[in-house]
Amino acid sequence: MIITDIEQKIINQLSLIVKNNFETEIEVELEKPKDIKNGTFSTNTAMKLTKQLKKNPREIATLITEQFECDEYIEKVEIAGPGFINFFTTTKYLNDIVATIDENYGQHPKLNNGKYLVEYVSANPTGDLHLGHARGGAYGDALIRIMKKAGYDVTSEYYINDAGSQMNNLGLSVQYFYLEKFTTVGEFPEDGYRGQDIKDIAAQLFAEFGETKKDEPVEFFTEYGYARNLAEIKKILADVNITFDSWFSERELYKNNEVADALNTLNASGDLYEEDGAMWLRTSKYFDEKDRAIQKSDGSFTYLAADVAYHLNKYNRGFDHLIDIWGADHHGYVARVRSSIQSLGQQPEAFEVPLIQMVSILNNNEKVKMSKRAGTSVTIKDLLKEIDSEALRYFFVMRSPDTQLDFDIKVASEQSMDNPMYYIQYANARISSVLNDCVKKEITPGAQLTSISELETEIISHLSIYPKVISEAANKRLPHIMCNYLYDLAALFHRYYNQERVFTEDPSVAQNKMLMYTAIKHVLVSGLDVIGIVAKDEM
RNA sequence: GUCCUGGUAGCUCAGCUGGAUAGAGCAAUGGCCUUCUAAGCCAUCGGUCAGGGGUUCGAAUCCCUUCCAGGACGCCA
Repeated sequence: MIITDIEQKIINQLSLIVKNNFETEIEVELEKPKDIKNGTFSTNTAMKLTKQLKKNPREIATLITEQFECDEYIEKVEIAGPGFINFFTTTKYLNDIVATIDENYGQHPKLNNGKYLVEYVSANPTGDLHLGHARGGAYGDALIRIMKKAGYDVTSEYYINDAGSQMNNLGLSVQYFYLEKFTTVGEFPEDGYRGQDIKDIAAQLFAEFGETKKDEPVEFFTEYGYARNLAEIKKILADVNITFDSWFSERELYKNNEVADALNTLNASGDLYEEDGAMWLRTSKYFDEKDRAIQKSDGSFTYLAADVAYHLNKYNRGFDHLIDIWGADHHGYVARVRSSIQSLGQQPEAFEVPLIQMVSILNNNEKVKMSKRAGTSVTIKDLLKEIDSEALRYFFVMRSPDTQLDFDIKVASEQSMDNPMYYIQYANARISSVLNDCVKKEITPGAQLTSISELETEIISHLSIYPKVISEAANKRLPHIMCNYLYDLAALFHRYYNQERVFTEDPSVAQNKMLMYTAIKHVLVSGLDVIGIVAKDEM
């Protein structure tokens, strides 16, 4: 029997009791108490009825419990505290859960709720990825994995902004540093990039071609820098185990005339108008505070125009739900894009934008100003010299995206061993070690648990909510919930490991423990995988 | 000025679609390795959940308000 069925059965029975006795219907909520002493399940139904019935909650609870019929899964029912009704489960229930857990445990069936496209990172190819991108990347990749586990149909995409004026600035910057190597150069370009990554490109160019490219137009340097940056971005993302199903180039939109087509679509909706020689989109009609320019008076398109075309392209590719993961500094942009989606005739609710709050960098307790132009950004590449990529990943996923967090490079590298990821990995390594010993000692797992301690009850109860945690993290778009869950599971295991030995004089103990350890391991491996981390059998 | 996100232990943060005694890590203190990995376990210390008001059986959680911090408000991308 599936866990949720058991819960549904309890809910149904309670609803019926309430209906029969009090001639009213309320939504019965069944939750898992924080403290296992309060049972496996608990309901606040009696308390919710107090006002309506004008009766003491414990009195109502008594009436309900008297009529509640236990079955093979529910052993006893108790009233506690202000009027909670607590349900205690049988050993059969616990055994059934353990038996359910295999390597596919937690994988939900297909939801059939449409196709999702998650777009994230999408950093301009004008330099290396920095710390902010690491957070967005870790969040996005974990979210996609969790959503897939929860049964969503998800595709990931990286949008390459390779068509705007920033590309020209990149070319000018590379050209400047290249020429600087062997000749005198004028002023540094106004909006140029001064980062080490750009200087490296120029150096590489010089090493490859010497002075022979000195008369090349800016475009040559733009393309050279673009190719190198994109390759570097892909490489760094691969280093932190982030891959994309597709890479979408902004240039393609222009090449295929999609920007002009998108404007026509907008025009058909009647939300476009001309003023001061420019073309405007009536975004204020929907979610925005004022209208936005979409085509400049010189005839060129604004960034919004390309973005409208891009989102229209996503819909045309058959995606029903668009999730754009942006940095919090782009929040002002959400309203206009959502408005444009409404103008395009799409559902604005199907456009979600999780905002990732900013990461401030501290070095030894001092704030470091990050600027891509000034070249003072902390790149992921730099960071990986100090911190293991999986620890870095975990560090970012474990925090709610709503928290603006401080990242102290010094503290992070000094204390990287304190990263909770190692704590979880360690639990898995201990399990692997014990299971190996079982094989060596030729112990085979029992058919079922012959005795169950209180701690084991608590662990099994925790294991039982894993599928729900997946759904919750996916539906709320909050992968850090999974980190908290795994940490708690690892903590339970470490306590268990210290408290109850596997190899004792009684061979049945090891047989029981093998069942428990295997079940815990399945969830640890699956849970780590879901946040993009490979579980290791040794540390 | 308008909008977004925060404010919980000395520090970094969970908990927030209202529930039982507000949790963890780090830091501090004291225990636990002749036996399955001490990257671990156990215990102690540490709180006006920013302030005030409201809603109700019940508020860290919801509403109003004040204060503090960060961010956004271009015919840039």
